Amino acid sequence: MRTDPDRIRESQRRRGEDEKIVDSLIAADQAMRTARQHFDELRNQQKLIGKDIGPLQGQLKKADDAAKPALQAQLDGLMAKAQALAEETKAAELASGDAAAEAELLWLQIPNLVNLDSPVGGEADFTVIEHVGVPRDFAAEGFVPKDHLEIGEALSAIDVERGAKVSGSRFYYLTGPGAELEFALLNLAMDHARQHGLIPMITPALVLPTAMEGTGFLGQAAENVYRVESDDLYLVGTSEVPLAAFHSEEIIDVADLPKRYAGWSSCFRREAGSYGKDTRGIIRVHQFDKVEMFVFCDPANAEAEHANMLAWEKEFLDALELPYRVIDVATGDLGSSASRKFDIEAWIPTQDAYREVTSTSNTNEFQARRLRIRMRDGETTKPLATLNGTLCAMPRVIVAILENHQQADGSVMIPAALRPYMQGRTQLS
RNA sequence: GGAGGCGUCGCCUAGUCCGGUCUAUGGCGCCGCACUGCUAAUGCGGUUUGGGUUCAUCCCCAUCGAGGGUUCAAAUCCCUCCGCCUCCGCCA
Repeated sequence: MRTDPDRIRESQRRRGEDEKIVDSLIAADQAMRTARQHFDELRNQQKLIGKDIGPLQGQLKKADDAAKPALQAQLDGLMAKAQALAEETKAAELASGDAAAEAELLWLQIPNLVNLDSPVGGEADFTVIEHVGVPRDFAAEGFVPKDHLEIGEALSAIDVERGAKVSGSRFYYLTGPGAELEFALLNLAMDHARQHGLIPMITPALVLPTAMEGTGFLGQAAENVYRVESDDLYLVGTSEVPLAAFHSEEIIDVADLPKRYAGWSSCFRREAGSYGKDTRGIIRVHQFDKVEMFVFCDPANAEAEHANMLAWEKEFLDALELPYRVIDVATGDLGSSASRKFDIEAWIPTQDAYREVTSTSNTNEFQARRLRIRMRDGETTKPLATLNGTLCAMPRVIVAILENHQQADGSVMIPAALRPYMQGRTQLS
């Protein structure tokens, strides 16, 4: 901000967001520094006077009667000066605090700087990086594919009606084979994570406001966050939040980086503003479970770590034998914390479309600054970089498996990689 | 939920009763230097974090769990909150 404000303006422009806020921020920062200096100066004076008062009182106590009036007068003078200064200092302290709060408020409103390689534009302006696998030709196989809900209900794997009865729309039960599928996916995902050196974690699903704010979810995404008002806690929409906040307020030696985790938690999303979208089945739901990868690293290595996570996501989907494409998400669709984001979209036959199943973001120092996570590099400390990536979001992966691996007789082939986690079974029927 | 104890700059710790010489004591660890065949030991110096200022050094401000208050002045007094420990109760 101080050395290269145009870089922020450029980022705002690419995101399609307000540029003028940068000028407001610079002004607020300058005002904060001026107020701070004023306060510092007054406080210094105050301390210098205070330092004389103590000893003088001591002298006064020990002095003989002849000397007392002079000392008393001197003391009164100092006290009067100190009293006047105290008032001025208190006012300056308040002004300094207000100015800092104002600058902070603006600072929190500015999303992360976009990576200049991200395609510019809105939700539809992503670029496709690659296609992997080939969607099945059901016509050639001689049958019309059923959608995941029809298959899931026939297999007694998914129950959305009772989900709605008990909890409302966008809730569901995974029953029998559906639940087994989730447990198998969880174990497969965690084995993958462990093989790549990620530390398995089970995280809290309720977090304090600081964790939510620090990860950038109370900005434009705030309407999708559940809040437990009576305790001032938030339900996380992803374990990215508790994983990021895990090291908040900490200073990590650069030699101990990178730190890589795989967190398992339930995720809660209000899905406000998506009424009428994906209302059938379990593509878009209020509660689901997810294995999320999270990395803390030196900013110099952030892009390499990002590539790692994308590779691990692909590897997982490859193991599930799902066709997918990888996209480079456009600037307008990054969310406030990401500077670059790659989504993987799996082929969903009955929608004749690719749908998001994973998302990996490089958030650089954005979350680390807000959560005060630093690294010690020799003499200096500075913010580190954080990155996150989905390893396995249960409902959507289950949808992809049911639809892509369905057979004409209504059964579903279990991908070979998953069989060891399902007692060796080869199909659900 | 009840009662009691506690929270000090990496770790341990002094200071809190009774406000000012606290510029927060000492030990351990760590870093640098000196001495030294090497290591060890010893000696000397340094070692919280954030901010302001500066080419840089210096210097200044804040920071003793957090936030308020009293005061010329708060680690120290008052209030609220948070966390940890012990015991009791309840509980998957």
